[in-house]
Amino acid sequence: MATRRRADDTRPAATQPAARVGGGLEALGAPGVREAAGGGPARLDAVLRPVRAGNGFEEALEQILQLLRLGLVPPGGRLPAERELAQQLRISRVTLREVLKVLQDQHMVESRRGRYGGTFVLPRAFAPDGSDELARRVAVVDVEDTLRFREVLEAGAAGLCAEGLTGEGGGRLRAALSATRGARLEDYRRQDTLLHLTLAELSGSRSLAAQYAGVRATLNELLDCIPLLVRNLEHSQHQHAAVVEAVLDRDADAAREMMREHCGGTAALLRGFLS
Amino acid sequence: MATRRRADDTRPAATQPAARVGGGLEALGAPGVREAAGGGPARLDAVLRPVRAGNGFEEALEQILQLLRLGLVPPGGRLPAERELAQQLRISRVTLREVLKVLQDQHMVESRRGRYGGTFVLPRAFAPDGSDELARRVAVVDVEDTLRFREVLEAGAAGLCAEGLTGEGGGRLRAALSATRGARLEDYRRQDTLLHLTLAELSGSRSLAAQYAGVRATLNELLDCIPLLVRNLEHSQHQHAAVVEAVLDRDADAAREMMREHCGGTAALLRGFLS
DNA sequence: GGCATAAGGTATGACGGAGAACCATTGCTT
DNA sequence: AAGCAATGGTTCTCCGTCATACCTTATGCC
Repeated sequence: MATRRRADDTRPAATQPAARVGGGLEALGAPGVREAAGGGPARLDAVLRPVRAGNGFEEALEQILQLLRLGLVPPGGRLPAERELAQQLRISRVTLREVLKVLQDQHMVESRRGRYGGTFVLPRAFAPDGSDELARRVAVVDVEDTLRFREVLEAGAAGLCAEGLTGEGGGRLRAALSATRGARLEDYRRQDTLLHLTLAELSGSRSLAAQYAGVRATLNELLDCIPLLVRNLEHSQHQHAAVVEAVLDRDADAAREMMREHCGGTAALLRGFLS
Repeated sequence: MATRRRADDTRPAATQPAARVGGGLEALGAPGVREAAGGGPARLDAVLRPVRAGNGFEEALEQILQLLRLGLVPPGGRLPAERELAQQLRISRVTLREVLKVLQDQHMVESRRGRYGGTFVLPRAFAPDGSDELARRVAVVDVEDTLRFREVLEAGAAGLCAEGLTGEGGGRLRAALSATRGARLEDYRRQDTLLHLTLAELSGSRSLAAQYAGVRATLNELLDCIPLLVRNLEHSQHQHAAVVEAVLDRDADAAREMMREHCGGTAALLRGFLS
């Protein structure tokens, strides 16, 4: 009785260790199962991803980190009030405060009480430049996935943007472009990000904009580990101008093409630092 | 004391009704806040989406519905065992069973006990054809977003696919294409979906594949409400062949272009039924 | 026929997180 | 100087969910 390992519940992973990610569902072909029509080669993995990436705390942390990494709230800027932020993220204020506590401990934000108080972003003590840090992050992030997905989203956004540009959109785009020109070196990444986010937003697809925000945050995390060369920056600026020009000209094909080239540059740079 | 409405907690929405979606964050410009650098026009909405779309139950339900809508588990097919499925979705078996209970009540799946038992997909009692149903779904789904995002993902996938195609990939693609040719009318949508999913998967970006799966599930939900015309189907088939051919030829530009055209067709069809 | 096995069905205790109410602090307005 | 309002800080309770264990049913194999 004691030695017998019962076919216990809720942990088949113990008996079939690596069956989850790579293998999946061979049992679908078990005898007695009528396989109607075709039996597709497509895997279920794409859909059967975890409903929640972690606990609510971790997901919220990740999302607020995105906010900071994208520079949507600049150093010195204020995050939304706790009550509002909690509501937007659909988490309780208690949980949110645990997240903010972590960020405070990391000296990334600072809280001030009283009216017109709030949670303020501190001038980045984060972003520790260094290639060992890059290696650490590459271990977590699927770089190829990030780069490819980014290119698809950016090119698509540029194309859509060119097709359905409004007058107001054109104005915002021009403003964002000129902001990158006037940016000091330490603020360049932020302005660059904002320009691209503007493009994504003007694509007219909320899903696209949201996905781009996510992938760009990941990208920034990687880019923060490599030096910002003035040479690259100038090249980048020319490409930005060309993309915006194509969009304003309603030339979708050119916009997509230019954007792909632009993304290819960043991708090559990053891949260079990885090899 | 009794009449005084205290500035209560956790529901600022009551005092500022519509401030969440449209407005957001004007308070960022409040006095006393030093706005470093630029003050971007970009909104925080893209990042500050809910950490969880609903409770775990709802999200899991949505995900399993995706599985069915994509036809990844065909009618008559078996879902993964409860223990396994729960683990993949990272929810408890109890919660998962609540989800399955709902699907059983809707006569979408059926559970059988005993060895080689499981949860089986019933031949669609769902997909209630009819334009009033379409109207109901359009009220929930942002159709423009879906169509645009889809086009971007599909075109991007086709391009990436053409650039980095392996021999095995080519084989899978050819197989998926020929499966659409041999499909009976009631199975066509499923084979069509599988072909596109294969392309997305072969793009080499897991994120892209996952996002496509989601958007395609939404799209299928809409398409199930409109009739499947043989005329459109034949046209579709020619385009499929052209896309696959371009991919096999490693002609990324042509693949993207053809795919955009293909998506444009579906989009026009759907928009037609909506106007 | 009997047993092992794999699947669904059921019950329970513990815990994380949501929601609500309250307190404490600050600065603007009067 | 007083009051108000908006913010962060704290505490409480309750519900959903998880983990675990066990029961029941059906099938294949010996």
